[in-house]
Amino acid sequence: MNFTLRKIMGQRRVTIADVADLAGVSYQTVSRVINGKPDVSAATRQRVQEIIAETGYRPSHIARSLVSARTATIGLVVPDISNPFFSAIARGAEQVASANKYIILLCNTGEDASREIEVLNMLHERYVDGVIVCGLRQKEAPIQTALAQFPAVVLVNRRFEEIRFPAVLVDDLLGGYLASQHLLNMGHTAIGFVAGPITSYSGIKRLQGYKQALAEAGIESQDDWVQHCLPTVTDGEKAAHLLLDTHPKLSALFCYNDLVALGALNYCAASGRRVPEDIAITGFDDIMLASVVSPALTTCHIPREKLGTLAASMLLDCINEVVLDCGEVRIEPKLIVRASTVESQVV
Amino acid sequence: MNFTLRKIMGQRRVTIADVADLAGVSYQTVSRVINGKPDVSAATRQRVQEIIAETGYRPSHIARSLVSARTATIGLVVPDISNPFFSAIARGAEQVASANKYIILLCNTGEDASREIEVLNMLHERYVDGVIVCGLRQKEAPIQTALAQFPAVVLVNRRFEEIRFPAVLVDDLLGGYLASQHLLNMGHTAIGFVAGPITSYSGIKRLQGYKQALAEAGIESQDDWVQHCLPTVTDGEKAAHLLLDTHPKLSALFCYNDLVALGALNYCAASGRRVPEDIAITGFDDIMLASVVSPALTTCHIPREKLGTLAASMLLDCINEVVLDCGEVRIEPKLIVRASTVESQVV
DNA sequence: AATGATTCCGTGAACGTTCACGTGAGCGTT
DNA sequence: AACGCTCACGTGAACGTTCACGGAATCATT
Repeated sequence: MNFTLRKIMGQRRVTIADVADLAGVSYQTVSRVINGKPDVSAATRQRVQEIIAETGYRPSHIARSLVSARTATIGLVVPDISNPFFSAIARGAEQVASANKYIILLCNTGEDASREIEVLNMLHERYVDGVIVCGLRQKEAPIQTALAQFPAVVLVNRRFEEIRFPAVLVDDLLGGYLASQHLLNMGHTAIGFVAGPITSYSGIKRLQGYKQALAEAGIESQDDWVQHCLPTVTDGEKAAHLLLDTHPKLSALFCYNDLVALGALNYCAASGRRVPEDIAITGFDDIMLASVVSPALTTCHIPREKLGTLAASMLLDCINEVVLDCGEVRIEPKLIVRASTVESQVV
Repeated sequence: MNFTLRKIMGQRRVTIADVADLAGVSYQTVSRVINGKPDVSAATRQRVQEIIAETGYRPSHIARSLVSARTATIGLVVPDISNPFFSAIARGAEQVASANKYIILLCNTGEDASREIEVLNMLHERYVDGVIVCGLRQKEAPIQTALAQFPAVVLVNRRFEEIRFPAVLVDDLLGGYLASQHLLNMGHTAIGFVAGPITSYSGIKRLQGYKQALAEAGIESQDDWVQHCLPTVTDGEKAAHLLLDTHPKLSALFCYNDLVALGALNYCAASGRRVPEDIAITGFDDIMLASVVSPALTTCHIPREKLGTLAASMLLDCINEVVLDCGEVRIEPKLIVRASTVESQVV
């Protein structure tokens, strides 16, 4: 490492011009070497490569992005990355992304609808090539224009009636229907719904499925059998408390997701109710917790990681215009019956 | 929206020059408006702002980064984002980052040590202002130079003996000691250790704690009481199987983390062993699952989200040179005793 | 009336790349 | 000997910003 080299390093970052100077060639030649292009003699190529190795030079992705207008970056917007549902999606998406030399910008909205537009604007400023947006809470109008800015968009677990974005959807209506029907089959007639966030698209669809199942069984569903809450354990516990206090006759609870269901289980334990003898409980998503809690949760299985890989590969298809219209993929949830709804169920 | 405007939009992205043209000013004036700088008349300022609103113009973060040599981006490297331990860290880090107008690039190494250098180089090319690296698996030498490239680094759950990087550490030795001591106190003398990845720093430290506790109790620890595995449920199950098959006399298993412990529980259930009567089991981390599984897991509690917020704020301090040396923060794990080690324990 | 200060705005260069050219040396062909 | 071709390499411009200037008005001051 000669003096010139030492002088360059440690101060600023090594640039293509530094490498060019050290190698005694123009920056264009270095560029050709980096990108494996022709029109460089073997001797020069090798010398440049040596200098690159010596200096630890790495081309600036920033500068490249500026000229190519592509960042090889995709934005991932989730309500809560620590929720196992979304972290599994993130893992799936990351895997597909990195396999295609893309990288993921992670945005957590913290279940705060107003942050959604905020982070989308941030991502737009950063010229991401596309975004995967999970479980949007925000109402229609403003978010749509925010989404329309992007070269490519894939929604997960949300769709709009008017504008169709490519989306990976769970058939939540079916899921809600299956879960409710199962409770009805078990002989329950007064079934509460611990719904998730009131703005959750999934929640609305599951509510529809729930109502449909009840209607088919000739049961008039009551609006105050439905209690909204944040999709967390503690909030689920509170919601179950509220619901069972005001409606002691409820003999079953259909819960928005497994975390909420766990909250409900906790409240039942605390209030001396036996599950499933006194109260039957179902969840949604089938996160690992569901099979492990006692009693094990009846729930709807969702292939979470697959949602992520699907969303990412659809997004990449859109970005690279492999297909012009990615459309919507709908995934069927599968009811998993466990001990929380069936007495002496052998799992 | 006039013709010129319509012509500009829809083709390329709106740039500062477009706004300048439409407003009949120079790009510098627009720049002043964007950045809220003086030397712009009220009238001009307003007109520019109107054009910005009309066109939906957003400044290019790429171009800004190129001139400022700052990206307001930090890299987060984790072995597995779907592992609740790391997703909680991610949430904490994201929260601090976004509160400071930083954004996170997520990299999942999939427990693959060779990918660590790869993703670090990617992050370096992208000029991140700093990196948070969790649970490094790679051995010393090559990774250190990869890390040294960055303006700022914070390690989580790993440290090097020779080069000191700022780090957020769990006192794993203490944790391993506490867990093992607890098992000894319960009367166990033959205690296996279902260790995590052989290259895990945490695993090595917990092993030391385990050995120390055994030594103090006058028990000679045997190397083949230790079985390495990936930190997943399925691998934990396999490891427990192997360990209990070859050493039937083991009456307790100290597990690398709660996921592995769950695997061990599963194997015990499958092989007809009662927990804790036949085998006592402890985990590590205290993820939600631990308190919920049956029997509930004795484990070491780690404030996971706090690890993330701590790491991120340390990193930002380094980046902004608030402090010159962030040093190391060591967090004490807390033993949580539950039913998996104590008969008829009331939780 | 000339000077200075202030207000407002524009120009040139730079950040680190890539792309589209241009050019000189060497060689073979007629 | 003049021509064209290939090879190897360099130059200028562009990407979209910000920074450091410079300069033309306007107004008050001496």
